[in-house]
Amino acid sequence: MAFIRQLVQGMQHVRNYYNSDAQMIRGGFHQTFISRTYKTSFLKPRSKVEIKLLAAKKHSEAEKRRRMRINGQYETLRNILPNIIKKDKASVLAETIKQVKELKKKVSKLEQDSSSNPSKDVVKFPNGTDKLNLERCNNDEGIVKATLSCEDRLGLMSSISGALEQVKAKVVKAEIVSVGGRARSVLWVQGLGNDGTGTLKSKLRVAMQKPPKMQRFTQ
Amino acid sequence: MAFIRQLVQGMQHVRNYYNSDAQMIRGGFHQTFISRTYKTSFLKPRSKVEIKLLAAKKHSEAEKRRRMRINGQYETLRNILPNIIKKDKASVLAETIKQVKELKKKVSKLEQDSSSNPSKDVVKFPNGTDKLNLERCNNDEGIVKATLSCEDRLGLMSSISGALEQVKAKVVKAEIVSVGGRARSVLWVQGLGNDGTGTLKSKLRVAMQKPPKMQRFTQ
DNA sequence: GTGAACACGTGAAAC
DNA sequence: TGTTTCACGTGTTCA
Repeated sequence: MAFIRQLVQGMQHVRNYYNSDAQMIRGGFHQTFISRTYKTSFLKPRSKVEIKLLAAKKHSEAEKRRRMRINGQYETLRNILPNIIKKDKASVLAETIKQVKELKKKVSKLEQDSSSNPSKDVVKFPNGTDKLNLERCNNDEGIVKATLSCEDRLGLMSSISGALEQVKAKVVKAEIVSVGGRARSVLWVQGLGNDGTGTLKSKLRVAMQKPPKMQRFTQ
Repeated sequence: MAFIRQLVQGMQHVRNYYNSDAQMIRGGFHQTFISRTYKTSFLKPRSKVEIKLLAAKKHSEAEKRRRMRINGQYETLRNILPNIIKKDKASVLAETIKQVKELKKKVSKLEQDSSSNPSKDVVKFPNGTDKLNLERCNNDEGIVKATLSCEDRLGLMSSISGALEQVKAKVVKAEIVSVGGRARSVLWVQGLGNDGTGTLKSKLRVAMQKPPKMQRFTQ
């Protein structure tokens, strides 16, 4: 009966549990058996039982290595993750999942922030071609972002604010950078009507191209 | 011998392995045994063997639940993480560790970016107290970031640019926001000497507090 | 026929 | 007390 065979192996195995190599295992068997195989091969196991035992030992050792590998990774997870209260495997995994999700959300949020980050816009185009672009902010309804780059000159800002005044728009925020004679501005404009966008755009285009001249400055 | 007892239990257990409740297990025993306990209690197990078997069953089932719980979390990890090639437990854990580290690094990097992000600075303090702060940029050597918030007024920007002119500094970038009569500006200033920072600071303080008056604007 | 990976049941320890 | 968690050795399957 197969089951009995397993039991015998199991008992042998238990008896030799703490032996750590093939010689020790062999030492656990009857002397008569050993002497039968002694002359043909000194250390190599011969009998089917021996082979099975060695295989079992190898198997359990491999399994132990696998367990240790996995447990080591649990340990590093425990060290990496903050706010670990319970440190059993299931909790570690649960906390890991939670943290990964949070981190992912955080990253996507931060990446979106930095992509909609005005400073990046300003830095983005240091080229010499004139540009004018108006777009509705997707974050804030009613706010229009005007991006313009042109030659920097005396009174440019006055011209621009004049254009804004004409359409009764209010600048709630502005970023201006002037590099190498080129100016780039990003204006967040509030209070434009539905048709105000087109009007502002044309007025801004004029302001950008207005020839330089001395002006009375009234902010 | 304790070992034999376990074996018997083990065989019983194996025989009843696929039964799913106490009644089925009881059905696996001799009829004589059942009739002995039949009158006193209909369904509750009586003998020590039965109790042990039930305990073993409960134990193995609990262990199975635990395994399933953990494996479910492995599965969610496999779904959450991108770029999973090998999906065995060790690889999943390894990949998880890697991803967590990467995400952490990414987050700290992005958070640093956004903390040195001028827009955030501008938005950060909408309060009514005057402030003036100069600090060296840790990204760009030689660039000083001047952050100032004060009452908005006619000619404020002229005063500030006048102060900058006096120390022969150049503004490479500026962010200005005016809300509710308060102005907040962040200026990135280049070309300051070692002692220029202090000088600029005092000049800026004067410019901020200068009483409003009409001025000739020369940008 | 090896090695790797997994699920399983079980003894032991923690609480 | 019983419940929970872990390590272990084993059987099995897959490449």
